[in-house]
Amino acid sequence: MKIKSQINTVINQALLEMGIVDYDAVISEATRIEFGDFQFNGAMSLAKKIGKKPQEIASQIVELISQNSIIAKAQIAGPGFVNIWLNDEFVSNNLEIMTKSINLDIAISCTPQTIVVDYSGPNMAKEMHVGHLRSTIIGDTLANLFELMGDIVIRQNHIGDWGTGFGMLIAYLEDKGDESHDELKDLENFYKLAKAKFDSDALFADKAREYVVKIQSGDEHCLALWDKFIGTSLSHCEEVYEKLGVKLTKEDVRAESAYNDDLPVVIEELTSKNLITISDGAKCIFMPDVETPIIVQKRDGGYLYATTDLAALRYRTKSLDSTRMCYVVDARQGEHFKQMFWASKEAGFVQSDTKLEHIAFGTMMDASGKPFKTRDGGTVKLSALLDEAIERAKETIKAKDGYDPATLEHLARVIGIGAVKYADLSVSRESNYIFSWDKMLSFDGNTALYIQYAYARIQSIISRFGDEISGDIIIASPIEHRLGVTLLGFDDTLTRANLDAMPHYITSYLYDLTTLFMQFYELSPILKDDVDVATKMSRLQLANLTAKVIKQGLAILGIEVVNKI
RNA sequence: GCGCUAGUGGCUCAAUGGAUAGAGCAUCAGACUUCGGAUCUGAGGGUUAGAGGUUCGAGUCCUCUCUGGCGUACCA
Repeated sequence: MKIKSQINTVINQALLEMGIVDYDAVISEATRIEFGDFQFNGAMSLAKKIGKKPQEIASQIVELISQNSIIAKAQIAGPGFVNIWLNDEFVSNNLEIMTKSINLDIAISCTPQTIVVDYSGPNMAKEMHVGHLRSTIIGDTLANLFELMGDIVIRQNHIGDWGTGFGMLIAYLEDKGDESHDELKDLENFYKLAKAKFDSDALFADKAREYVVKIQSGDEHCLALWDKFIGTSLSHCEEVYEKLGVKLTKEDVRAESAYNDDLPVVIEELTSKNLITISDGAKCIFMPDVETPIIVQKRDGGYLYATTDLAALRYRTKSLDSTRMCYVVDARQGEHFKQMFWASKEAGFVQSDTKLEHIAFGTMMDASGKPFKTRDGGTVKLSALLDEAIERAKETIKAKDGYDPATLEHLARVIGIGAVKYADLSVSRESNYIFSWDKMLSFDGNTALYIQYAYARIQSIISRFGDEISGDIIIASPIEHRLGVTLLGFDDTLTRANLDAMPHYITSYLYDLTTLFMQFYELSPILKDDVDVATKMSRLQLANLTAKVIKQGLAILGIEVVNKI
């Protein structure tokens, strides 16, 4: 349920009665609790438009909306703010609807779009490293979110499986024959060995160069080697996805090489649209006011990643029928996407009203504020990072002991992976963020563990109660009112997160919700003997609904919950 | 050089052009015969890098300055 739009409707109705048309009211959450649940700030801007004093407009609005049954109280404040308190009964009724709904009363889009989410995109020549973390989990979150809200989501893993490096790798693969099986287990090392041979052995280097050409011209032997290599590398990625709990599968892979046949067509179409300029022998697209062009074909006739990206934009429109495309890629490629999106529209590869979004994100830093590296300056393997997270989570919870090994393992995985993901998703994606084990695995503050713990506490209460939860929700105190209104705001939060593609709106919400629940829990005993049945049931309902929202909210982020920590 | 981006308490981060800029960590002070205290309550701590401007109203928009990060044509 979109609670804000319900209130907006009430305000708009009032404005209409005042003779104000073509103005769309937008309320916001009250900035302070003493200002109520929501506030409408539009009276000030309306003042100029219709030539009345803001206070006068505000007081008229207050008078009109006060009569509405969903409003408990409306007040004018300051220069013309309208502060709004919701009726407790309205809140409880809607909470009950939410409780009974199969999907927490989240409004499903009645005009679903087909959204492509392009994320993860590892290079097959190397093992996934920490640099792939953000794209993978932000992208997966957005895909989950869009899906939940009723859109048709097509996940696209645009893996790098084409390029000069592969000649060297498959030549080395062939060289090693049967031994290669073991060496491929450590892809990073395999690359290093191949590179070492390439640098030291001239004959091998020639063969590597020859093999690049051979794969590209469709040589069967080389393609078979290449296939084997890509298959192995991809299965490494799948292990990481599995460990990380993201939903990417083989089905979502559409590799760079899949566009090979389209590349000449792309050049042809660009040419026919007069978008190509030859510069220094290369085919370029110059965007107005941008100094450096996109190069789509090299002097030697070779294509580049920009060509493939354009082919992908074209494919996603023509074959996938997508009208919104989200590219979850490092912020440093901002300029590239700006040009790419412009060119694809100019060329007619995508429709003019297609939403093309570069979901940019910043870099992961270590405690000293430098890009995250190993002690000797190398890249940190993603798989190793996740293993460490699980290990550290185990240490954190071991103190309380009493777990059998299997439970401990499962818990550590849920908590460790959850901590890594939450830490990443809870900061505004566009800024760089400092990676800190201690902070992310803390029970205190805005962490996954704090929220997971609250969830476990609720489950503990529910199981202790041990009976069917039924009866009405009765809002009986200010804290219950705030908790209720916050629960009702779930859908609005998701809508906003969807619109701006901002996962941290969801984490902020969940943290606020959890904090409110903890306060409620302190103030409102549930299972104590002196609590009457109706109150007990109402509070159990609130607790249960809070748990459901937490579980669903975390699920969007790809984070699991457990019943006991 | 040009372009992009950021600068918010000691630290890590929020803030949809709206009221007295909010959280957490850390610090200090409280609350336990615990419905799971791995919790909760409270306090101190800010000229939002600086200077102008737009606006009824600016951390947010515009201009300039300072400082940092990044990108700058045949790699992806």
